[in-house]
Amino acid sequence: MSSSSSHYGDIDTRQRILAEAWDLLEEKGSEPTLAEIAEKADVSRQAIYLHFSDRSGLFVALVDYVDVSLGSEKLRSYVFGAPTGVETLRRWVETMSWYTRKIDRMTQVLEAGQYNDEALTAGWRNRMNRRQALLLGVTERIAGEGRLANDWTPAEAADLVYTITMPGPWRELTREIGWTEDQYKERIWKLLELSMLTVPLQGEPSVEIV
Amino acid sequence: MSSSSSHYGDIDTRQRILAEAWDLLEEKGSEPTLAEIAEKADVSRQAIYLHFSDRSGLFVALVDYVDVSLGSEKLRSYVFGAPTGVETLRRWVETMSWYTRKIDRMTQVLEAGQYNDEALTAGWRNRMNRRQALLLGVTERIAGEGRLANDWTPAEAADLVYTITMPGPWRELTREIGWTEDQYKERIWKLLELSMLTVPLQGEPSVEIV
DNA sequence: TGATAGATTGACCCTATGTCAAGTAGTTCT
DNA sequence: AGAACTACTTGACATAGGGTCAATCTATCA
Repeated sequence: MSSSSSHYGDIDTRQRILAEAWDLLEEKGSEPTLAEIAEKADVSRQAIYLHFSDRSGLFVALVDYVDVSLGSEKLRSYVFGAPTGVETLRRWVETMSWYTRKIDRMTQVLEAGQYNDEALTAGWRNRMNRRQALLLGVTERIAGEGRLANDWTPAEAADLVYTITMPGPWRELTREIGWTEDQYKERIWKLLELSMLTVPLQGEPSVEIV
Repeated sequence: MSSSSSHYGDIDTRQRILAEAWDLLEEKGSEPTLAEIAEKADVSRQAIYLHFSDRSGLFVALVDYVDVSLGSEKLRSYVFGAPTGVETLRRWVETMSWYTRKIDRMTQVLEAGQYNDEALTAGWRNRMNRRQALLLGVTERIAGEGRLANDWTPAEAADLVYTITMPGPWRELTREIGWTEDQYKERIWKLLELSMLTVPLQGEPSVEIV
């Protein structure tokens, strides 16, 4: 071990722990232990407790870290910068497909931990609630454009879109059943289109892939 | 229980362990330990190992136990005894809604454990694969009746129905978002109907969805 | 020079799973 | 009756991992 021949002042230890934790999570088949994370981040196990309250705290922090790392802000502006509500929805499905893959393993840990861990549950739910709120905005916009099938209220539609595009279904369809990412995007979009959207009014061109 | 309060010869210990394990799982907020299960079943902790290979083995066995307890055989014949494929699908949604609630907590444990436990994964996947196969039969039947929208192959439709009616989405919609069980049934059915089924030939002229 | 913040080291406790060996109590076989 | 067998108990032990504590080290800053 280098045993701190040079110090790590330039890279914040906390960040390094998070980075390596994520790395381990993505590469390993199972949940990494604190000892493993510490070793990979080249710190002592105890150092983790200097930066996070406990194991859950680390994983909760990981959620935000990953969001930033993956540039979720940019993704968000791509999705919500769409010219129409319908196109926003399409981009949502498209983007979720990619994003969910990137964070799949982390997601599994958080979902699994939910059962016995309050802090983890809170962190996860917080994230998901934001997502849900965003989607309500989308379906309301679609409704405003007169494109929401009148079988649904915006809230109902948002709930369904939210649920269907969650990590669970994504994992099932792609990882277990074997759909490709493209198939996932196409078919989920088709499902939503057929069930929730009306045919555009005359003059308005149908939404085509840009 | 027929008499004999002295010893437990009449009730199979294995069954009792499973019964109490399920009971604990449903009533407790968190995953019960082996010690808790043993105590509630009135056996020593070690006795569990006489009946199950290990912790995972117990939970895998629990899946079958619960199926039998809930009369899943009867449910199955209700669902698949439907006169048409479309009605089979409707009954599927209806039944899953009820059944999933009954086994919700157990499901959570199995899903959570999947991440680090092979045996648990195998047990769960085995169960889910059977479900998937059943659904393929249903969508094929629907296709045979000419009621499957030609946007979908029976396999694609089955995959989607399977995924949407899995425990994850059910839990999200009812437990977290707050849909009632009836709302769940209605709306999921509506979603599937609008996206996958054609209007029956006999009677009204079909409204083409372009 | 000394104070301080960030880490380290190593010992320790706790919980829970899993394993082992020896013992006990009913049942059945002969 | 006695032997053998089955099901279970008791208690000890090993191991893993999370979480805590106290003492120490070291770079940097004033």
